[in-house]
Amino acid sequence: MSDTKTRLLDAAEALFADHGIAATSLRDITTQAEANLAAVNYHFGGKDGLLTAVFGRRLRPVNQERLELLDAFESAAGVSPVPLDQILYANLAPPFRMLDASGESGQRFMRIVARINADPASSIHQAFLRHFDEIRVRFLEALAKALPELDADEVERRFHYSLAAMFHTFCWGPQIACLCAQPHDHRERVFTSLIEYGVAGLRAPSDGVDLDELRGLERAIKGVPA
Amino acid sequence: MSDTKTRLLDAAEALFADHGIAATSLRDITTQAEANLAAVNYHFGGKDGLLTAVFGRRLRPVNQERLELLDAFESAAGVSPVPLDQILYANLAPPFRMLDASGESGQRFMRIVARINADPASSIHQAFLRHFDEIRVRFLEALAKALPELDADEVERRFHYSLAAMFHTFCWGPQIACLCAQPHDHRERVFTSLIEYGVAGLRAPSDGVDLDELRGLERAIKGVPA
DNA sequence: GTATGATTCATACGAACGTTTGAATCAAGA
DNA sequence: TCTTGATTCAAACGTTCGTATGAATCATAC
Repeated sequence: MSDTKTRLLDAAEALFADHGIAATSLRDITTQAEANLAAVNYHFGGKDGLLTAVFGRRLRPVNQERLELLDAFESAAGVSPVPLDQILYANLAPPFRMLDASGESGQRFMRIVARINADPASSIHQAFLRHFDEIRVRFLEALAKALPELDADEVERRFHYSLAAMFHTFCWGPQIACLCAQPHDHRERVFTSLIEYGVAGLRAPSDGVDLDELRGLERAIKGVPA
Repeated sequence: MSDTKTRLLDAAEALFADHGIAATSLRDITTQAEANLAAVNYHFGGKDGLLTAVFGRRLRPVNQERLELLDAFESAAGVSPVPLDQILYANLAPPFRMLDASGESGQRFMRIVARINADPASSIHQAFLRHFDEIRVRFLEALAKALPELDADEVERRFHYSLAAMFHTFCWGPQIACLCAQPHDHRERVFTSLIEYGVAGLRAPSDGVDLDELRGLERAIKGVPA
């Protein structure tokens, strides 16, 4: 049997992912971990401390690997910009690798991350965001260099879109067949799909859509109903 | 002063959006609405009923408008597929129009939707999803017709990616400058950006990325560190 | 063996929650 | 004016929550 601390982290990870954070009580966690109720306060100082530890445990190595990958691609590219598919790969490969390594628990973890990401009012949201400070800066720099024709705001928007697709996939994957990361070859398909979609979206022509034209079309169609 | 029922809906909408659903108590809501605590149970049967009413009130007209727009574009296109930008426009214009019409409260509402969407364990998640049953089917059909070279799974994946970008934008918009829907001309930019990114992503070549090549590159770089 | 610091335990506390109740109040038709 | 049904109200209920406490237990070094 493993450490009490580890058992608590594992139980919390599973329950937070399956039932949500607010809906999971310390009693649920300690029961599943076969630990005493007070153990959470003893080891982590409280529920927030436990949650912080839950995502810190996995997020730290994943994000470090992201930065190392980006470093490697950048030094390989020299003065030229890193290709978009490599940038996205550096962002996506580490979490996917964690899915391979950690099995179901890794999958659960990604659902927690997606959950916290979508809930900016959560008490530990600030601590969560701090894990991504360096990531955001570094990846935005790389993207801006690879997409010199876009202004900074548009780069950031499109970066957020690609993050959104990733979070959405990890959050919904277990419930939506086409996004599911099981079995393994299907996971490869999803991984590839995310990069393909992201690369194409990132380098979309920035004058490709005329909103007024679409609105005019809408008015024309609706004005003359069949 | 408006109806008690309406005041409760407005207060709940604001508080759910700002502080999260689980973190908002009925006492918070009834205090802000200047109503009695028991009024929630009297009018809505409970907290879940109130939440259901909150998103039903706005989601119904928005989703109906989506379907009407798609209907219009489809009958205008005749037998040919509806262009991708029109499909995305039909999906995005109604919520953006609601932002224009309802001001800040509309913005808040979209944050609730994004919140519920990211929390599949929520008690009212089933009722929430039912609002999108018809939407999902109809838009998937239209997309599959416009993207005949893609298999059904890939179409659905990419549809989800475009939804993810939308939800992410509505959820984070108020906090991230580049995604913010204020002021109005900036909102137009975000709207356009979502369509541009989505169109490009949807029609990405499905063999544009070679995962093994990227992995090989990673190994090569890492194997020979500078 | 015993002293010591770390950990686990049963138990309790106070607060906040959603819900319920039954009386009070209001609005409107007979 | 009286009646009736809808609505509002203050108050309370039982539950569950996160946290705190102090004794019991364990591991380990002397």
